[in-house]
Amino acid sequence: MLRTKGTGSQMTASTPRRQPTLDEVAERAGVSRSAASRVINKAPHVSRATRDAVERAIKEMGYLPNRTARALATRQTGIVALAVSHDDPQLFADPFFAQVIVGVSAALEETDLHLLLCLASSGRGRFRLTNLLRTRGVDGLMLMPLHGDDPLTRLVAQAGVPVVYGGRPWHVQPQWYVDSDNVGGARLATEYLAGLGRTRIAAITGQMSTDVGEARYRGYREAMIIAGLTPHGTAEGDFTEAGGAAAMRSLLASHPDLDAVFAASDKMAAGALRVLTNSGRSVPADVAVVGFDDVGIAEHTAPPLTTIHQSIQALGKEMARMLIAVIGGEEPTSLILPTRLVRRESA
Amino acid sequence: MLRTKGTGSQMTASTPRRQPTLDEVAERAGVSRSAASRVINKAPHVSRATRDAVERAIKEMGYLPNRTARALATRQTGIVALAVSHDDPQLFADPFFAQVIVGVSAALEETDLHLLLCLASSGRGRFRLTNLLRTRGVDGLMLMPLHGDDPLTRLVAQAGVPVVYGGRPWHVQPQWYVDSDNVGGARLATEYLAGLGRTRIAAITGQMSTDVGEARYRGYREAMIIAGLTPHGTAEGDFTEAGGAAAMRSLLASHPDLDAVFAASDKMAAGALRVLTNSGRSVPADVAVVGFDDVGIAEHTAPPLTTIHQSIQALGKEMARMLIAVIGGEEPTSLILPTRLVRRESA
DNA sequence: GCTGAGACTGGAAGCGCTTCCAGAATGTCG
DNA sequence: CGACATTCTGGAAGCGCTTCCAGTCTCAGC
Repeated sequence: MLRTKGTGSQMTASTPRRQPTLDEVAERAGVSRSAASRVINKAPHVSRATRDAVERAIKEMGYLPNRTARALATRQTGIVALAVSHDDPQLFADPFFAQVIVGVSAALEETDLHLLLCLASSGRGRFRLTNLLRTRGVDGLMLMPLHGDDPLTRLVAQAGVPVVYGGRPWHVQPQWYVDSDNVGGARLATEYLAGLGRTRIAAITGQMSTDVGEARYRGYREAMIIAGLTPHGTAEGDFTEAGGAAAMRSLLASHPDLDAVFAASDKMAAGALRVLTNSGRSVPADVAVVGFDDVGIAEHTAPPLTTIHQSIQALGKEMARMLIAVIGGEEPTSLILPTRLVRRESA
Repeated sequence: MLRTKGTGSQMTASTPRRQPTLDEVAERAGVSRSAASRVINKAPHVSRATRDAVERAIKEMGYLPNRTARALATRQTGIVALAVSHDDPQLFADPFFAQVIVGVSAALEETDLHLLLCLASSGRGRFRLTNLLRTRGVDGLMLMPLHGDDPLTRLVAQAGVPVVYGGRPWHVQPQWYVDSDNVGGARLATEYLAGLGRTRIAAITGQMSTDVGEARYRGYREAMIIAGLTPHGTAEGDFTEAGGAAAMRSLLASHPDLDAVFAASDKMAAGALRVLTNSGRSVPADVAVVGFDDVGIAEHTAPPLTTIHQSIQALGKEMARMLIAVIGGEEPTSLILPTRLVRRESA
């Protein structure tokens, strides 16, 4: 590892002039500290003269209120956390999270809340998070539970700060959440396959011990029933490409005559696509495939994947908005965001 | 948009019992607040008896020190910020950032610092960031300057908190930075192409108004000179796939006989690959291509891309470590992280 | 001119913690 | 056993802000 000596030429921090305090501002303006505080907080009962004097002093001194002191007095930190929980920190690299963050940031940008990011993968990470909550380090939490029964959901329940869920933990109905319409999306996908005239439609599900795995499978079943079809093979994957491939292989073994596959995620669909192609089947001629998510790879598979689109960015944005509302003392209702079918070439 | 009423059944926050304060702990332990504080901070001059009493009280009451109060007293927030600056917030979705974040998080996990994420794209975002710094909202900043002359570098210089750069801003040598060895990597790539016996090696550069664009081009030139070759066409791209394609087209027009291309990013290489294939040339038989970055797409191009690997995660980790050191009063030296060639099929 | 309702103001008491300091307690040694 | 160095201790003064409250001031209305 090369080491180069920083020169600090032009970029050394300039004189670390202590920031002026409210007292100093008040003194300069010739008023009391309380008066100055009122001006800053745009509180009522401030005379024109006082306001002007304080505002001039503020401008002249370049005053900015100290965040921490304000936080202590108001018991509001002005910070909300987004926690992502998964055993494999590497999984955070999924573009999914970037989208969530972009959405959350967009919503926060309009407020003066800042975003703290917690990758609570390890036990240590979870510990840090719960500590953060109990020590009143943040005003609220957005949580993305990825496991079926994430231990975090329990830890967080008694944290004393509002928690908004992105997606739902398994078999639990949080007070506040925003989720994609997984059931509806899966139904859409299946209906579409049925509408294409396919009758032997198999499903590759996600883990059935997660809410999204279960919900997407439910949507598939419901649509099959409505279409008057019977499920033609089901294999459980794990939302990964490898898992999708394995599921597809077992499906081909048990139902070699299938003519369509609904995969509960694009990654699994991508794996399935590979296996189908390798087995000599052509997609979509022999077998039509529809995925779910439309984030990242769907456009880049061969052939490009017809899939169910969900706006992850919108999900992030709504989570943040909901949290802001809760913090503000409102009682927002939870949200289910719509999904839509995106036609490409695999079906 | 469907709306469902949250039931809050099992997940309502339990009694929001006020957290005990240090005073209460001290009282319960029968000692003064100062004594209790000393125990908590593992300060010297605490008798065994006092320590035991306080620790028991802490355990019994489930005491955890209030972060904000502590921050006010110590003037340390325990929070560091990672700021990403780019006009297009969408660009944050690049897996690059996820890697940085994973690296940073890994380093922070061992401390009790938390990570604040700032997407300072808009003017508003920049304003929020500078405000955060001046209001003493964070103890330090990690900055990824993406433009050539990002306005942020200036704003941040007088912020009064330590700043560590990831990559270097253009034509400025920050006091603390960690960067990939862009020159060395580009040299590696070019040497490799020359070693393959290619002699008519063109370059697709990034914006020459960025440090990385310039550095990678410099590496290419240096290697060419050392190999006794003369640059065989240079076109400036913008690090995007489309830009790479355009550059490749202009290169083919001016130097139709080129037999190798060094592209200063994988995305540009991907674009170039497409153009080359469409022009009827085969890669690597007719034209060998080497990219740079090895994050995201390099494995998925056709053919898979030989490229220069840089560990973005390591970069994030080192940035965080460096910032921690600076905050701790040390004077770390800046770092340049090594790169290495990854052979795939395009060269 | 007097009254009472507002509008305004500054003093003071927090928010919950750290840290300095003077003094009390303990121990050591000749 | 006294002198002195150590170790401990609690009181008090912050950190920089908000907010309650009891006053002061202004002014319409009678």
